[in-house]
Amino acid sequence: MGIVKSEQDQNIRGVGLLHKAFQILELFSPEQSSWTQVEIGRVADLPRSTVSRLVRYLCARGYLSFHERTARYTLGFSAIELGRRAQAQLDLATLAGDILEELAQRTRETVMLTGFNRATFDVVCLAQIPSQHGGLRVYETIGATFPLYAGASTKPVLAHLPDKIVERVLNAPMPAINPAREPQPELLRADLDVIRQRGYAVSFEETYPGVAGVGAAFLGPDLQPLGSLAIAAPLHRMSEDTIEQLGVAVSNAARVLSVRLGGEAADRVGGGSR
Amino acid sequence: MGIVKSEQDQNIRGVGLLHKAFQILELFSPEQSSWTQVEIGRVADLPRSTVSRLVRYLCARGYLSFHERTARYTLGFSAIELGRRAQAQLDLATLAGDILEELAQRTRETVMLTGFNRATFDVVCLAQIPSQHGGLRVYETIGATFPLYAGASTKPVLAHLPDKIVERVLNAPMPAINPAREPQPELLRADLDVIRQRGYAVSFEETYPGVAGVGAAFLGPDLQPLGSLAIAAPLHRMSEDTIEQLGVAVSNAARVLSVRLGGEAADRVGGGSR
DNA sequence: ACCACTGTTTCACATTATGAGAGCATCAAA
DNA sequence: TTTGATGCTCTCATAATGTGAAACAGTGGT
Repeated sequence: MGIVKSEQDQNIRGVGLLHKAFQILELFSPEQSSWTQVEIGRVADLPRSTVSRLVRYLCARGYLSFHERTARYTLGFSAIELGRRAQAQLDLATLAGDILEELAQRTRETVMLTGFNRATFDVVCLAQIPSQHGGLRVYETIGATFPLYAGASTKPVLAHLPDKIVERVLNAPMPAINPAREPQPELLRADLDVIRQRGYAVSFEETYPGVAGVGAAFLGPDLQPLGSLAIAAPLHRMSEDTIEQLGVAVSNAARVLSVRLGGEAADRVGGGSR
Repeated sequence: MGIVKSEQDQNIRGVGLLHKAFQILELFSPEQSSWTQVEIGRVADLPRSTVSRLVRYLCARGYLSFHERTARYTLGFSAIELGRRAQAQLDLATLAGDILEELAQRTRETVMLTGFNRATFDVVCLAQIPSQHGGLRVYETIGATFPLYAGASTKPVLAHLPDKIVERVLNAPMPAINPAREPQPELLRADLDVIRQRGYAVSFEETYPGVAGVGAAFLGPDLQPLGSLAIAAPLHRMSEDTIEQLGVAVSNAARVLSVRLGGEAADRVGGGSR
């Protein structure tokens, strides 16, 4: 569900079938989580017999699952298993573990680690430590995705991507995540400059009503953004002062992580590296 | 990573390429989480050029990810995303939510919901509520898998599968999960009878050292096992009495869930339905 | 300079996937 | 019962699609 058409839709040849299969798997979204073969065929523009073959195979392997009662398909257990294996072998999560924990302890708010998915052009929640506060606390599921143009965890990533990509994102349609906050391309462009200078991003209710956040990107040795660290909390706990404190904290933490990932080059982070 | 060769390795034709792709994705296990193309080709018995094409495509879509530093591939972010989507659309988890919570509240131990993956022939952890106890508590990740022959969450599922499948599982190699507890086919066979009569399974350290558990299967309208509910706790909190209490609690909960899933037929559960 | 290790590209070939269409269930309404 | 929806599967002539040996191209170690 990338916003920008996955790079240039890579012309790797000799994988037509594969492409169809993943096209099908990626239809199963929160918006529509169950499909019939015919529906799939219609939307993916594939003949029924082809869909039948693919779907049957995916079922046999457990990536899809068929429900007799409703005569519809959903994602299957094997997809969950695959996700778990992917999570488990993330060196990123283990590399960042202590940084995340220290951040959580110091700030007592929900902190999270995200990764930038270059294939889909969105940002994935990889790890999270929920707030220690009673009452309201922000919570996000591992594997949840956010588009690049909204939220404290994604804007810093966007800010460190090359200009032409930024433009592509800004010119693509940007559906609001929190319906009350329509993204504004011009404001966002200005915001990105601020983020690059200050080293962290601030979001007010861009993703969820009543939630504010700060976030900073961490970069690889080539200075490309790999993901972000972010802190989220209910609005009422986010005074201007707190935000600045938290902002400095995340951006420092992100810098530490960059260094840990990248070696030498990464200390050039704060500045407008683009 | 099923134990029994996935049913009869379904002869669905016209999906050769797909098969190769998933064969590759499923190489990435906890045991070996990073691979080179050549290694993949060797193990999966595929020519280098084919592997190259497939791997490149999987990378482009984010299901694999290439690490420059090490020149190796791991599972990518898109796999995590897929898993999350699969989790989110599980009607099972929402259907069982309140049952699980009530069980957790009453027992104050870790309770979990698992699903039986008919494709891989293992049991997947779908949801979990950790114990309220301080000190030692059992924890399991969502998406974790267990083989059918060991553990309180899997044995009850096996117990409700048709005899010929049970035999196939018992005759296949059964690597120990907890190295200290070699599975014994004869003991297990006897255990399955007990489980069918009593309605719940008991496990002592079959999966983790120091952990005991009880579990019961829930069935669909066709009386096929769909998964299980289980309770796990440190050994020292598991006296004989407690085990019986917990066992009755899970098996009741499982029966409620069966009814909720299946309608009328499901009240025939406790007895030896095979 | 060499070897061992990565991954990529090519291109003649036939295996492999294609997809329209017929077929077969099941369900609901007529 | 018939008709007309829905759902999924199968067949088979066709050629497009994927194949894979081999040559090429980087990189790092000795």
